[in-house]
Amino acid sequence: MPRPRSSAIWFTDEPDRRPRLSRERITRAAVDLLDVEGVQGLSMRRLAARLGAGTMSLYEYVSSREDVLDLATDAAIAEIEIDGIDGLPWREALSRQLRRSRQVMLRHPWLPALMATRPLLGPHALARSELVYALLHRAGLAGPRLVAAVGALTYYVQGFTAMENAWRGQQPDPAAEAELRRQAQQYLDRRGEAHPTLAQHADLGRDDFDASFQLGLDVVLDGIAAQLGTAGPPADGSGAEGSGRS
Amino acid sequence: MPRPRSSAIWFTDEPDRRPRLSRERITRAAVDLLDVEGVQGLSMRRLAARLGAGTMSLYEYVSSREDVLDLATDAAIAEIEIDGIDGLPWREALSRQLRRSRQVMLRHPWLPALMATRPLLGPHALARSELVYALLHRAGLAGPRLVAAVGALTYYVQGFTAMENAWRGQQPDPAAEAELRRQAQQYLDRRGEAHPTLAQHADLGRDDFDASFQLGLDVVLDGIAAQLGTAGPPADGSGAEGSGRS
DNA sequence: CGGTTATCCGTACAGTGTACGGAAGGAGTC
DNA sequence: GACTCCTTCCGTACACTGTACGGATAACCG
Repeated sequence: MPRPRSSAIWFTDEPDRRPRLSRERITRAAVDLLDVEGVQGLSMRRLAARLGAGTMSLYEYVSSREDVLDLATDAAIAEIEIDGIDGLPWREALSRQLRRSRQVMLRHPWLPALMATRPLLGPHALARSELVYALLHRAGLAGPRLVAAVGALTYYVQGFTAMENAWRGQQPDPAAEAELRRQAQQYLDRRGEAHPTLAQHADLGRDDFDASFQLGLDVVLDGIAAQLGTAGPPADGSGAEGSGRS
Repeated sequence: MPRPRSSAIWFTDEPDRRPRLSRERITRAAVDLLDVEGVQGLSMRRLAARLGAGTMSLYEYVSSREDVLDLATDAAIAEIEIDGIDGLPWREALSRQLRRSRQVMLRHPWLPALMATRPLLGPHALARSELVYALLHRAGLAGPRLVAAVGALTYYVQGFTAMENAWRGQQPDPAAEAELRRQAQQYLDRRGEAHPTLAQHADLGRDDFDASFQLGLDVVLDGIAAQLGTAGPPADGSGAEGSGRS
């Protein structure tokens, strides 16, 4: 049933300007929808409904669902603040910056998984990369060693936060979430003979994610500091066992 | 059309024993299917077809598609060898072990993304965790610092390999893959003014993933070595800015 | 006025996960 | 042998998915 398009326009004041949709509007709606429903819950139909548009209208601005996910990813990354760390020594600056990254990834729990599974070439992602690259370059790293250090930091933040979100899971209730972790801990203890070290030191009940995050981050930062102290690569000692394809 | 169930059994020799399906058979088929079609390509219908069974028969052994993915994840993890690193010093042992992990994650490109997005509590995953925990515990770490070190290593391996697989992408052809990277590099250079450090040091054309992986791994291992040298935590210097929920 | 182009979107198709309920046959009990 | 119960198998159905195709409308340009 096509609605009557041009009836009684004199009743409405300036009802619809020409382009109702846009890449930006779609992106914003996608981020909102992802926050509420998760990656599985973002469908083109729901997204269009949220914008008051027909489903296929989206495809005027967006080439596929994957495209929407790319846009939403870069838009969420844009929320990571990048100012206010100018005067700090490199270690403090990185610590601050990566804590900011984690905060945004907690606000958008779908983000780390998407970041880990696609090349990040959006403008905001590149700007955040540039910041970390520049900080470490000024600290004294360059070339492949610089790239390696950035990778170690980036993957740590993404991995930690992805796992944090996985544990928080679909449970928005912190009590239910704690209960789930308690059960997992019990399961771990029950099978404790098979993995004693794990059972003894891993503490799933602990929910001080902030401190845990910082502890692991300090490991990587210590590694970078060590690299800054040495000129050449550390004594390697063994070649790659069964190297990659080709 | 229900097939005639008991006609002419005397023609067939022992045609079908009772339980044709099993959790193990489903798991093996799922891994095979994931290798060929990826996570998107694994559907319950295709999986059942590959096993010569009806779709709904799977649900006798498996509670959902998510369950299948959990099973496949642990089964793939089981392919990571864990022997033969007994006598080695901790650093060599970890290097070897994590290179093995990467090799398996390259053989099963879907694996790192699944590992990053779910708690890994399967028996084989726990056994691999125990190995890393035990190595670092013997090296001198314990408690939260041990957990943090394991996290830094694990997330690095997962993140690096996920990104490596993302770049390799759907392109099985290494030439097409190199071409894609070359285009991305050009794009990066074109926008080079916005991120000079990135443009100058990141080298997408480089495809020596083995060496790059090792370089980043050495950063994290250096960090662990540094932690082993100190008793207390390194001077922190700044509290968490805007701590997590609750 | 006619033609082009941009925007919107209804319909259709092939495919998805899984709830439900039924059928077949083995096992146990009288 | 007859009865019941339980395990295994799975056909059907439903609500939902991404998106190809082509038609409708209207703004803009000559």
